[in-house]
Amino acid sequence: MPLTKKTAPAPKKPEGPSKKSPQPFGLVRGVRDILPADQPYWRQAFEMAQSLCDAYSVDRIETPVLEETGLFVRSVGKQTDIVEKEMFSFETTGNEHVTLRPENTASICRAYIHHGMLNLPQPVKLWYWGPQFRHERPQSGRYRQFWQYGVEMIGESDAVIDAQLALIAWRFLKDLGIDTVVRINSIGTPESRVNYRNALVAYFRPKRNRLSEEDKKRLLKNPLRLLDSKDPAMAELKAEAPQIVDWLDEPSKNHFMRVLEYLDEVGVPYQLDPFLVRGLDYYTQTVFELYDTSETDETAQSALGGGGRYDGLMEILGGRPTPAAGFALGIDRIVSKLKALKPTLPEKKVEVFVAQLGEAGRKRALALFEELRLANIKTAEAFAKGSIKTQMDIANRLGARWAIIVGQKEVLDGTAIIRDMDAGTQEIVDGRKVVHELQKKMALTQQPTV
RNA sequence: GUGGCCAUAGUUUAACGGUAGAACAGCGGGUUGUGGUCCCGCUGGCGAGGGUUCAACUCCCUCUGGUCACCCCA
Repeated sequence: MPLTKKTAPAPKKPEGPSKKSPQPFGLVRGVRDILPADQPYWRQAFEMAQSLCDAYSVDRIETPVLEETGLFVRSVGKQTDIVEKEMFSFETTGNEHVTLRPENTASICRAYIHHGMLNLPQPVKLWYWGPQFRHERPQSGRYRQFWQYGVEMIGESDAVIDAQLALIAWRFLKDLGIDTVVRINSIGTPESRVNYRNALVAYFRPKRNRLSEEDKKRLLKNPLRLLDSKDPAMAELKAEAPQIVDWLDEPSKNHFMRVLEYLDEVGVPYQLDPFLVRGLDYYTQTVFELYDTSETDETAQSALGGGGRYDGLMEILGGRPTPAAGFALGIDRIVSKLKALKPTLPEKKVEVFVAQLGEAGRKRALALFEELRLANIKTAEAFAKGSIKTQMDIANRLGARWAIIVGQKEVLDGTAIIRDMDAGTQEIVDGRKVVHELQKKMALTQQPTV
C-alpha cells in the first residue's frame, strides 16, 4: 500500500501527521550564489582580466583563502576597520589562528617572500582573481564574500609602474564598456604621513565644536578619515585644511609628478584628489581609486576599485625591503554594471538536439551524440525523457536549429531524421552519414549570413 | 555596530480578524513518433517565536533574514 496523501485514511487526527519536512537551508548572511544566468557576465569579466594580463605579461597566482591571522593584522594594520571588526577569524581544532582573507595583497607578498621570488627578474608581476571576506553589514554592492581581481608588481620603485597599474585597471573597465576616472593622490613616505596627520589635527582641533559627533571621533582615532567625511559642514573646513601634497618631500613630489605625466601620455583620465587617503595602513606614495563616471549618485558605492604603492609592506612582513604597488577591483560591482549595460548577453546557442524514441533509439542516440560532440557540433539531448513531444519542446526552448530523431523504425532501417526546426521540414538520411549530412546543411544555412 | 523600509508557493504578487487566490515557471496530459499557439490537471506558500482575541497570514512585541543608508570599503 503506497503512502499517498489522498488514500491515507487518517481523518482521525485533524492536526495531520507530523510529516513536516526538514527546514531548507538559507544562505549565510552576506553571501550569495552566482547562478548560471549570471555566469556569462562573470565569464566576460574574467576573460577580459585574463587576456589583459596576458598582454601586459602579468602571471596568474592563486593564494589560499585561509591565512594566519597575524598576516593581516601586521599588513593591513591593527587600527584599521578591516582588522578591528571585519575579519572572519577563528581558531582551528589544531589551535591555529586563521582568517579568511579580507584582501589579497598581503597573501601575495607572503608568497613572494615564501617562494623567494626575489630571485626572479624584477619586477614580479602577478594577478589574482578570487573571493575575499569581510564581516560587514551587507548592502547594495557589498557582500561578505566578494570577488576581487587585482594586479601586483613587486620589486620596482619606478613611477612608471604606478602609472601602468592605473592604466591596466582603467583599461580593464574601459574594455568592458565602463568609463571611469582615476582619482589619484600621493601620501608620500610614512614620515610625511605622520607629519601631515599632526598638521591636520592641529588644524581641526580648534574647530572641534563645529564637527559632528562622528567626525570628533575621527579626529581622535583616524584624522585622515576626516577628509572624506560626508558632513556638509566639513566642506568649508576642508577647503582651508592643509593638503598632504604640501608635506611631501622632494623625491615623493617628483615621483608623483612622473606618475601623472605617464598617465597623460597614455590618455588615462584622472582627477587629483588631495583628500584621497586609503583605509589600509600599508600604502605609501601613490594612491588611487577608480570611479564610474556614469554614476551620478556620489553617495552610492561607486568606487569600483583602488590601489597604490606599498613600499614598506615587504619589510613589515619579514622580507627584504622591496618596493611594490598594485590595485584591486571589485568584481561584484563591476558585474552588476555589466548587467545594467547589456541586459541580454548572447548565449551560446545549441545547434543540434538529439531526440530518441524507445530503448533501441536511445542507445543509437547516445552513440550519435558522441559522434556529434567529436565533430565539434554543439549538441544537446534529453535522454532521460521518453516522450518525443517533451523532447521537441526542450529542443525548441534550447533554440536548436536542427533536431535529429532516431526511433525504433530508424534503428531498424539504419536511418535518422534530420529536422529543420526553423522551417519545420525534415528528411530521412543514412544513419551512418548523419554528421556529414548535418555539416552540409549547416554550411548551407551559414553561407548567406557570412 | 546604528537607523529607515520590507517579509505570502521557485518567481512576481492578491485578499481578508474566521485557517489563502492568481500569473509565470516546473511536472504530466489533450488516442505511448515530433516543438514554438491553445486547453486541462498536478506539485507547491503565510520567515521564527511570543502576545492580544472565541478566532491572526491579517493587530502588537522580539528575533531572524532581505533591502537601502551611515560607518567603512570593492
